[in-house]
Amino acid sequence: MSPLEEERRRPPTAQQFVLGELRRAITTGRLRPGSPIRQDALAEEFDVSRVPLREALKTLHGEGLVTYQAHRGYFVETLSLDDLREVYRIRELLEEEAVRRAVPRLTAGDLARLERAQDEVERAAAAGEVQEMAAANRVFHLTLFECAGMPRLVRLIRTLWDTTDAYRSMYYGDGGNRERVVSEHRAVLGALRAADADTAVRLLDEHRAHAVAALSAVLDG
Amino acid sequence: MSPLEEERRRPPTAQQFVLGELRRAITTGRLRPGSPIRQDALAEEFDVSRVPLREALKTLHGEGLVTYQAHRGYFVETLSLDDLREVYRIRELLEEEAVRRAVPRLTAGDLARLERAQDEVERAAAAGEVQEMAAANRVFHLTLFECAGMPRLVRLIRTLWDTTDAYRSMYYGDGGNRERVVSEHRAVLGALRAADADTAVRLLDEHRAHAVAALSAVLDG
DNA sequence: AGCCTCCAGATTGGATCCAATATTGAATAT
DNA sequence: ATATTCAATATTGGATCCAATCTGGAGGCT
Repeated sequence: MSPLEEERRRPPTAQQFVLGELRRAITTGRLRPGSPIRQDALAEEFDVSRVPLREALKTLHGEGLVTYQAHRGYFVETLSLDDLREVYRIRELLEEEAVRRAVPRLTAGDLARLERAQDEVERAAAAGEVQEMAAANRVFHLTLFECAGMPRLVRLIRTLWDTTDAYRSMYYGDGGNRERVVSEHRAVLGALRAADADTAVRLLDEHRAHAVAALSAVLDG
Repeated sequence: MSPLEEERRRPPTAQQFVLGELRRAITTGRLRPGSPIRQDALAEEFDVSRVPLREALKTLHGEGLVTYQAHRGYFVETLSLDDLREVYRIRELLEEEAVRRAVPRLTAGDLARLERAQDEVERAAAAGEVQEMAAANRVFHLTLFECAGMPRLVRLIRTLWDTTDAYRSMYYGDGGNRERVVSEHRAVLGALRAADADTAVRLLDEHRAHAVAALSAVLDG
């Protein structure tokens, strides 16, 4: 990527830029779990001052990626296998609620948007574009959740997705997983068209369960 | 140091002081929904600089009490009656999970801690100490949730409690409500001692429903 | 040795100042 | 009159400096 493109893609504020960098550093394990976050060192590394760094850390604290103790600072929070399972269990609870509320409210326009999102998922899956597929998958699910008309619920779910973003990219790196996701989404769409909330919830539970199982296998090794 | 002791301690940083003030200002409606938050004016009013104010705003953004647009600033998010109901519905989902996981794991020590917390609730209720009762009530519930062994779930629940803190204080302002809370807590304790998760969940659902109903009546007027 | 006190260095918290961006309103052209 | 441009102002974003607090170790005491 050229420096010009890099420059264009850079977020409009330093804190948002640092936020993305920190997420990557934490989820890839470059910042080790439990270790303290030295603001001076990181600020210098990212070539910003400590002010935007601290605001980014405050956001990460809200997401649970770091812990905070007054006058002692921020510490990288472990995202262990147990944590991953816990996040998915919480998602199961919240997303079931969202889907059950959304299904009876789905309009033709909503379904059309979901199908467009699914088209993009399938295109990216076929092309093997991991990042694009992760983004399209996110659009698909969140589009559905938005239809529940519960903005705070959706906010929480979105935050939970954010905390496990890097793991999902790992999942999509495998071609078999990509195919599975495509077919699972198609089944979900069928249930949604039929306004069958029970089936949609069950399919989405299985959808998540597969992801957890696959990621568990990877993280164990 | 236990997290619950941390819960009661007043953190000695300006940002957390401002955080509490902002929460009150927003939930009491002094800062009107949708209106922009002028950092200079508020910082001067609270007698701090804009730095801790901005970090507090970042926390509130994570909780959904304010929205944020880069280079345009923060705006007060409405916490309407619908929002309040939504928060309580989400709490219902998450707290049921926490209780069901916690009940079979409760030790004699856990029950003793719950009883101590309840003693403090009753003392504060009898003395009419609203703030103290809100704090003790919080300790009671979070002590129970902590026993679930799901730290991320507890974090989410804690955040949901934070967003409606000011409303709970209103609730405890009424003597009848205080008495009701005391007796409801006693019933919950009985179910917990009997390791009866179904009953505990049902009682806590009713506990929340009463609070929502009472607050709805207040907020309508 | 074990424990406390206290000092120096390290680190975070906060205040002030400057830069970057958005908004407003007046002047201009159509 | 309406739309547009552009300068003036208001507001947010960020850098630097100073203050408050924590940490770790040297020294003294029982």
